[in-house]
Amino acid sequence: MIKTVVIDDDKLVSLSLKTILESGSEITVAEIGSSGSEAIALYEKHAPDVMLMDIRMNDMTGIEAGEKILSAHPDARILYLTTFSDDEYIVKALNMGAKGYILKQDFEGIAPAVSAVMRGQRVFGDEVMTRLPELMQRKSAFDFAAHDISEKEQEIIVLVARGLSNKEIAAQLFLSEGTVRNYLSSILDKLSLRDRTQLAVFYYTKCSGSADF
Amino acid sequence: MIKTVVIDDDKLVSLSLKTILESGSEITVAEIGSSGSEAIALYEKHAPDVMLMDIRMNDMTGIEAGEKILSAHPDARILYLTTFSDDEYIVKALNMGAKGYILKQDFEGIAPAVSAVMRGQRVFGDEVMTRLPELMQRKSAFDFAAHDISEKEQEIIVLVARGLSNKEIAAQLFLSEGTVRNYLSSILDKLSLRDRTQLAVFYYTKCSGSADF
DNA sequence: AATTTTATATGACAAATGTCATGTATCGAC
DNA sequence: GTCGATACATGACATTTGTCATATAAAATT
Repeated sequence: MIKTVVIDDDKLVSLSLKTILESGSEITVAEIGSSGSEAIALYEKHAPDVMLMDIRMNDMTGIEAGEKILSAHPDARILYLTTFSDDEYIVKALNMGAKGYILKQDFEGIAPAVSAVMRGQRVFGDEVMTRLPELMQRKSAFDFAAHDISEKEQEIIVLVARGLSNKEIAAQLFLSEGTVRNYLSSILDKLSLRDRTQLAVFYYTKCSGSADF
Repeated sequence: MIKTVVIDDDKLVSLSLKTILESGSEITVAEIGSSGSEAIALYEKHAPDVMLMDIRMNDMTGIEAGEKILSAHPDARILYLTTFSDDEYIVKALNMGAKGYILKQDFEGIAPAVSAVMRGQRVFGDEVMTRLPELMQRKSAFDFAAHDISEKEQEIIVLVARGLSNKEIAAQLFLSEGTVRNYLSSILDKLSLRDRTQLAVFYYTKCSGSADF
């Protein structure tokens, strides 16, 4: 028997979920809650095998609640439910160590998902998974401001990361080649890099995705 | 009732799988096969709801077989089994549209995985999923062979893409700096690039991921 | 054994790169 | 109006880079 706790803002949803989950003989819903803080409390109270939780709720996002639970119980199995792929959260949930992320519309799929999660698998809705590659790309945007990188410097970074030479960059931005060099020099200094190649590497590994390209 | 076909090189494995899957009352194994070509034939013959397939087999990789099946039946549900995370294949399988990728050691997890897949979810073993973020970065591997890029040249590409100077690369590979330059020169020529920075850009956008890093 | 390939190395050279000190014009603050 | 900041530019310099022609020894072919 798999013991679960269901958390959803909308009572109607959580009750339907309870019904669905308990319609088989494998799953029980120990209790249902409707907020992030309740999620934490109920996890402590029941120590469920699997916790099903809505991603977006009033007081706290499901992510935050999940983080708290996981920091106290690293082996907690949290399965997120979402109405319609809330893109932003998918990657976070994944990195956080959530065991799954599925659409709640998908009634039939939920019970099997719970039991797969119980057995150590991770489960993702088809649509969710499909978007994943693209979401994954977007790395954590690098905080240029924190490093005193000006607008113009950022433009230059982007062009360097496109493989342009100083001369080409100069032409593109209507600057003299010398000026471009000066900018570049200051960029390298600020980021503690040695040359344009390292800057390109930096761009593709640490930052990326903020602006164009 | 979920109809499945199981494909595994090792008869022992496929028979055990059959037993496990059929121990519940939800899944039947219509037939078992042991090669990529058989996979295709058996898919045609039974049109199973879910096909469980080993990743590495004699005649053909599970990936190839899967590709063929999916091109003929885009909605086929293929669930890959792997002995121990064969990293290289994970991303391919995912992009290809496989419904899951789980460890076969994980007996208990397999049946729930099959039923979750049947319901439209995608299922991944915990270990598999954990590696995913890092594997994802690595774009579709570039075909070095097609461009006459030698082993040594590839090593150099990787180091350039790490931001090392010629001198550093030379030290790393126990070559003279001049030799490194020569290699690099020939690489640039073969790939029609102009300088090391463009090579790094190339590495992060077009190829990447074949070797280390 | 003779020959070709392969892997490595050199040296010479031009171009690109990065650094630095300095110069000039504009613009806003005081 | 002066002062200081900002944005752009220069020139000089050392280094690094990329290209090319050539060399050598070992390994593979013949």
